[in-house]
Amino acid sequence: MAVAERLTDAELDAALKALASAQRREIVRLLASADAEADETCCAAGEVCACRLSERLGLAASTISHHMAVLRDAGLVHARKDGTWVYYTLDRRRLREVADAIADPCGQL
Amino acid sequence: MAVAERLTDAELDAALKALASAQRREIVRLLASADAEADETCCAAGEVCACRLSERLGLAASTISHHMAVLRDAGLVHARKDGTWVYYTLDRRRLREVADAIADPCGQL
DNA sequence: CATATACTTCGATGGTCATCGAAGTAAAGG
DNA sequence: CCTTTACTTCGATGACCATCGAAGTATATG
Repeated sequence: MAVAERLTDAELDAALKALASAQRREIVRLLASADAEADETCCAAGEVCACRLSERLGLAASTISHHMAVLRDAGLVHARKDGTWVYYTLDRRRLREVADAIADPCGQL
Repeated sequence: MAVAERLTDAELDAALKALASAQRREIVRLLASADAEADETCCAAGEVCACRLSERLGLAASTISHHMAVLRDAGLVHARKDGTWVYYTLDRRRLREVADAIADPCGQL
């Protein structure tokens, strides 16, 4: 395994707080499954637009916007703006760094 | 890698909520480092008693008791009672299952 | 320009959480 | 038995969080 980046304690804290929510984990799951195939209607492979997340989770657009800001601030997702749309992608490397920190608490957790 | 146990969504939720706290992560870290060597004063290898945690974190005994209940309910630690003392140990397997769930969001997260 | 769409920011509300001290339980020892 | 020690449970308090609708911003388009 390659040498992984070490997360700071603040980064780890933000990531775990972000993932400690069923709604945000559902968002991460949607982004992860979008990774495999392009969305037939609007998105490139690995990308999901905010309106689709809103529709899938049954939450108000403003609520989704809040959740995406939390995930973005935690470095777990990245946003790309194109016109009026915003497309989100999962940062799998960051996700793995968080997993590594949990599996090896002495080193990092 | 051996086939890991799959966590239920509720188990994962409890574990991530438990780890989304700097105080509880500090507790996990202390348990993990106790794993290596026996505590010179009172504890067997891998075990830490509640009073020591209280002292290390500077929190009231009742607060530690609360945090340990959260970690125990999440399956991340186990308690062994001996007389008036309670000794805690880390469940590294559960910790790894949580890490695996994060690293592979499609499968589990 | 006027309007529509996609998203963000703001303010309010209700819910959950961390913490404490006080009171309760339980085990060990004089 | 009474006391001490270690821990848990309870009730209160203040802090933070999720959610909404309303208002704001920005971009595309008639």
